Amino acid sequence: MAREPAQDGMTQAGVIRSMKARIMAGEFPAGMKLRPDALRGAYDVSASAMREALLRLSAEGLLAQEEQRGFHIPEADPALLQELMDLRVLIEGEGAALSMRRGDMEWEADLAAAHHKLAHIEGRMAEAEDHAPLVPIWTRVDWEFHQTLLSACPSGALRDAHRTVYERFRQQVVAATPDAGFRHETIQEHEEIVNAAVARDEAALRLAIKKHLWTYREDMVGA
Amino acid sequence: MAREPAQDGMTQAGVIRSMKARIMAGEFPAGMKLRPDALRGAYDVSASAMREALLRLSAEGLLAQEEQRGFHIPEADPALLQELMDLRVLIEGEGAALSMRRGDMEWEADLAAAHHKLAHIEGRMAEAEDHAPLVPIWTRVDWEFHQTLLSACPSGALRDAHRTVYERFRQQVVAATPDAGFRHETIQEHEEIVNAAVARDEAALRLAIKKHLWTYREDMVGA
DNA sequence: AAAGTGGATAATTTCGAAATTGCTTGCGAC
DNA sequence: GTCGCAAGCAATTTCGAAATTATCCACTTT
Repeated sequence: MAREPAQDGMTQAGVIRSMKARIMAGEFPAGMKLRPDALRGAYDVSASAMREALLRLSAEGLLAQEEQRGFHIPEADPALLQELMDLRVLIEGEGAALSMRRGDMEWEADLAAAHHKLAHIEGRMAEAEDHAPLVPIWTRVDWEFHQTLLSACPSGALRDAHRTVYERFRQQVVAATPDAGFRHETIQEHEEIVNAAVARDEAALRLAIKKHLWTYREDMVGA
Repeated sequence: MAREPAQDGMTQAGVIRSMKARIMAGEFPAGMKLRPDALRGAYDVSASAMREALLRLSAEGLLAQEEQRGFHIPEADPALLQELMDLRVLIEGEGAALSMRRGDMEWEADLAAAHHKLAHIEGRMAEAEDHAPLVPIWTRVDWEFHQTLLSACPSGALRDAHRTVYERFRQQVVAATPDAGFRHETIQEHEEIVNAAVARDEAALRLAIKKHLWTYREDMVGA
């Protein structure tokens, strides 16, 4: 007992999770340099441990690391956003289809529950004037919804790939748009995804996912 | 000039590349624990730098890291292999199709060149009694071929995802089978991929890729 | 005799500091 | 007045050691 585990008691995995959530919520502006020595105070860990956490985040593509130039929040890149969008359509469409085939009634119930939470938050956002305080919550709940959509997919590798792409996609959306990309149409799009899923209509499900994600096309990319 | 850069002159990225190649070539048996202190001698770097390299490799899925129990070569897992195979069919099929659409004559030439090298190595392997000494070379050339197949794909995100899946897939194949999964049928399968690509037949290309990768189905998975 | 416990050893992780590298500011030359 | 260069400074990376944790072996107990 020579060392107090600090009052917050954050483990290394906890630091990574927290940082990931903060990045995806858009707490740090695009291009900002993240110095381990400056952030170590927030979690009461050493600069080395903080560096290790940032290193793992950069390996997942959530941070950019330039040799001898530290870590940066990735800049908003419309071309990259569209690439991630297309990739997410490919992977999430396939994963959702596989999940729907294998999903039982409990999966439907989980999906309904996740959608209920999501619809609740989105309803509050639609009414609120300032979306900013709700963005971190919405970001997390939106992820939970899409994760639940693939939760019955038997391939863990596919779910991992989906998580990676989703996180990078979210970071890009947050960097490019205010309100983390929330739109009023989002509410109905999520509903269409749920409806197609419970109806066991694979074509409709893939189309609903495509429509949901493709909305970012007109908004960001001019060409 | 207070410090000699060591006779081998390995940078950190070089250490990662080298380790990646050694893992994918099957130099380390499955389940082997890789200790930074033991491997640091091969590259003349500190244990911390070696640990950082292993950390990045584990973030890509090429190594398994258990909390407080160090790094391990992932065990051969037939279910994981099949998952990675399906995922690779999905991503490589899409990437190759996109690459074929955008690919010009130079892309065809690059593909022909990569296939020429690959066919040469595979011809030598088909004749040789002991495949072991050729495995590291074949592993690299096979990667170059499949990378070239997607080289005209405009999406860097898709190419990155493909690289990640390919590397994990290769590691699993190497762990599960002797000769890193080389079979005599491989030669013809690679040829069919090239033929479909130069013929600009997208359906045939996707089918050829599927057939090429699905061969691992009967071999590894009994169920 | 077998199982559980205690201590000793080895290994992984974490820490603080040194060293290399990139950036900035001031000075000199054209 | 502007461009080029050099020195100082800040920041990132790397290093060796300390500390926490897991593993192994001997010993006691039932």
